[in-house]
Amino acid sequence: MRAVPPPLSPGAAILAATVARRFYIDGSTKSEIADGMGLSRFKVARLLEQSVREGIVKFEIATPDSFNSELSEIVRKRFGLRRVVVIDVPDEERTPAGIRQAVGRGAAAVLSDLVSETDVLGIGWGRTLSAMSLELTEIARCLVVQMGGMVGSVAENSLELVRKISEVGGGQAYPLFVPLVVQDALTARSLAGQPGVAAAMKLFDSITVAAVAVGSWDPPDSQMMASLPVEEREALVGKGVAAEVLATLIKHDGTVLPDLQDRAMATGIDVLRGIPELVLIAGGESKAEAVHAVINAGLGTTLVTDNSLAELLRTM
Amino acid sequence: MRAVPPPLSPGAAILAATVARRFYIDGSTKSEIADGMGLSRFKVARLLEQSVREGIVKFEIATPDSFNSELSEIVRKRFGLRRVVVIDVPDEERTPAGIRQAVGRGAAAVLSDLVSETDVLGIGWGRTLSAMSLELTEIARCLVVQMGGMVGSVAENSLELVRKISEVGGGQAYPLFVPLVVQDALTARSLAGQPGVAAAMKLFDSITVAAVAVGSWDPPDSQMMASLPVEEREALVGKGVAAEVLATLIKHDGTVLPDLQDRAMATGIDVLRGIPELVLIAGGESKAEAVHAVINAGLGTTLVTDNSLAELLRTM
DNA sequence: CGAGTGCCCGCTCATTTGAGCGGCCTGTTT
DNA sequence: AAACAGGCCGCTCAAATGAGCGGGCACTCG
Repeated sequence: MRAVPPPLSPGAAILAATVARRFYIDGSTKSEIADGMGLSRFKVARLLEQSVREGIVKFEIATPDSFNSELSEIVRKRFGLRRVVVIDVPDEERTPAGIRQAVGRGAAAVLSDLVSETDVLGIGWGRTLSAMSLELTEIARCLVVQMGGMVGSVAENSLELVRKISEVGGGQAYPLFVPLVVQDALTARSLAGQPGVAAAMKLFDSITVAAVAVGSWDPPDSQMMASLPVEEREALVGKGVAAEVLATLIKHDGTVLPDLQDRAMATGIDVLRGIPELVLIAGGESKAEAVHAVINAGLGTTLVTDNSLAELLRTM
Repeated sequence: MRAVPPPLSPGAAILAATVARRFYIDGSTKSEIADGMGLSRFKVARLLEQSVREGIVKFEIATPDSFNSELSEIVRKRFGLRRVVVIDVPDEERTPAGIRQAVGRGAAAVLSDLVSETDVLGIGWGRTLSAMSLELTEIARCLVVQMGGMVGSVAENSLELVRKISEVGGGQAYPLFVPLVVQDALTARSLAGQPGVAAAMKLFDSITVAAVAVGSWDPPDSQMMASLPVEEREALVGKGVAAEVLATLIKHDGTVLPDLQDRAMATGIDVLRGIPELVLIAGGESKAEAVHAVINAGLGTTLVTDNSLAELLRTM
């Protein structure tokens, strides 16, 4: 990729520039240009190809805010996702909280124009999602369903999140007043039978758009992991857990660990896989491995992240 | 035309930027993008239109040297010409000689890639054409025909021009060893019968590409005008002559004055009109009126000029 | 509440464009 | 001089695209 490939004769360059201007700036069709200039339309097409190739025309995409469209597209292609939004976080803001805020803002933007009134919006939990909810200023008046029980601090758990988001849009909220992980399968089934809980869980299969965070187990960067009993946590780490999405645990190679499944009050792997638009939200280098694992598990149609994570991901 | 039209929602802007990147930079088709992103191809098309309209994508045409593609296109459209090449001349070079050199270089570039071996190249005369011949480094090996007899200084008359140009390309030259304007029609006819002269003039109808300068009579900027007897010159000026192309005189309104026709050893108006590619070459503010008149007369398919003349012309 | 209005969407159909092919011309090698 | 390679051109045919249309939907005003 040289900066100035072949010099190109001055006359040819003038011709190419003229054609390029007429096509890209004036919006004439190639046939029009061809007729007007006494060339064949094939010649015009070849001149345009050449202009692009030789850098006579340059396309400049004014990326709003800190959206990094180039890196986004690289990562998108690399993993075949439907959409990737990489937010550039300047070095001076590169703290865990700063990253969460930036990614949260990006996620809010994506979500607010992804969701329409007929959607059923599923919401996970996590600090980045909390940041998102603070940045969310508008969202369609749709059903908002909590996809997993409570974990983490009071201000940041799913319940609060669902409340905030449904408040912004004015749609109905379906909260889950239960813990994310309970003691045993029996308790789980029993809780699932409760009226309010059942109402939310019945909607799981109808979720059309979901926003979930990705938690990392290795390196540890997950509130859910931190809330499990030490011995259980260690046992799971021993099995090679890399990431979590809601209560679904995923190993480095992308396989799903069934361990918590029966005891989790959350959308399981099958439900997640069936969601038409699953937005993964995670930023920071520490979560790169986790995101990689989740994508390898075939989860996620859209990824919202920051440039540090994206840079790691692109080469994975 | 505001710089930043409507703010556009952040999510929509991200979407638009993503689509624009994929289309313009990656070269995907709209259908591919639509499929990949779960949109209709119409939606993608509208996003792209919007991106262009709102300035999310910008096209930058790297115009070689001092070619002003924007002004060129404006003038081209204004007069419906096939091609216009405006050369930007920086203020510090804006002397008559500086303009001639710049325009000459532009004309050389245009000509050398306009002309192919099968063409018959007609050459007028004038100081700008002389400048062109000095800048000409390559041209197809084609027949080079002198379109008008001699006038002006020895170094700059048609004869010398034709010699130089045919020398560069190696094609055969058809010079005209006669004055441009003779005393009377009888002399003209007699000269036209001479072997060498007849050979060149027989080719007039075969000329496929011609490069001619435009001379101005009002204000006076023409070597041919200067070479006529004072009383004749004044009589013609009195008739409203504005411009000359070879020995064809044209009034401000674009009508052709037949006065010199019978006595001129040069391509007449009918021949000029029949030339498939007639390149008009002229620079400098003083020639703006003249060029305007010539174009109004329906002469010229291509114009090579400088920015000062073009700026005047665009509003005429 | 209902008609009117503006907007967004995706359809159809005609036009524009791209991919690939073979012909022709040029310059070079045998 | 013949044969060949490479490059450029414009063709055909299929795919991509644009123009314009009407349906549906939200919002507004009577």
